[in-house]
Amino acid sequence: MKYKIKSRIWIEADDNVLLGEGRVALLKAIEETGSLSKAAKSLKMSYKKAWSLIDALNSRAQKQVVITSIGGKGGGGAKLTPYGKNLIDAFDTINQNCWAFLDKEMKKQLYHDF
Amino acid sequence: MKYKIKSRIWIEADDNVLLGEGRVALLKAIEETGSLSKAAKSLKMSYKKAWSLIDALNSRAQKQVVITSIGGKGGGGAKLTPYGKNLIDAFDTINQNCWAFLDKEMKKQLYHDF
DNA sequence: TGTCGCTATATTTGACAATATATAACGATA
DNA sequence: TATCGTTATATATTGTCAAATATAGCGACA
Repeated sequence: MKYKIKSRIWIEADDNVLLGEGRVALLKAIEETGSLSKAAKSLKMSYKKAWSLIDALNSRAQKQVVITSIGGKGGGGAKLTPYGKNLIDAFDTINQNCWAFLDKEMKKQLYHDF
Repeated sequence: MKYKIKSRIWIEADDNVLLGEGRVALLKAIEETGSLSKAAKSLKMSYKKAWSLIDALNSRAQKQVVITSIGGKGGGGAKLTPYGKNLIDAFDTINQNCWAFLDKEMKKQLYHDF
């Protein structure tokens, strides 16, 4: 029997979720596609949900994370601010450190308890 | 603006959840009340859900975690095995270490990114 | 052997979240 | 000014999961 430890981290601002794994994945997809609707499609997420997530993120973060534009050539688009890119990196770093930490913690306990 | 980092950890066996925060809370309540139905009530959880959680836990863990008895004086009851108590302690330890670790990680990033 | 409070299990009901659908607005470009 | 693909927003529908409800079974004990 193989036991695995898993985790999920997120960051809250005023008891509201600011950033979690789902939003980070969405931000990455926006970075790749340059569009909110394409990013949503690539994650098999409804456009509405993607829009809501980004809207909440933009309004709660201390700086704008995603810049959207309506109309014009190509109909519009969405792209990350430099601050947004930093957010992704910071989150990923913490998340990976956390995984590594938990694996170590698990090994400490493994032979006694699980 | 105050940012907080939160986390949730759980342990899987064969891609099924074995133990998470909810089940640990339930185990603690069973330890206190000596009864599955009372434990469920104290957590405002339906009996059915509590029973399902414990059933899954017992069948997937390598040793029995909760011992139930039907009928007899008082109608029956439920109590933890020593192994079950170890499980709670191990989980709590890892969980608290994880919180402390994440707080430290967050402080590392805080002034740059969040 | 009847009572009691609990475990064990199935079935129905209901709430809420996720999804789908529809439509308006937008601005560069031709 | 007509077209285009996108953002932005409201509404309707669907699906899923939790909760409520119902009922059977159990064993010590009086």
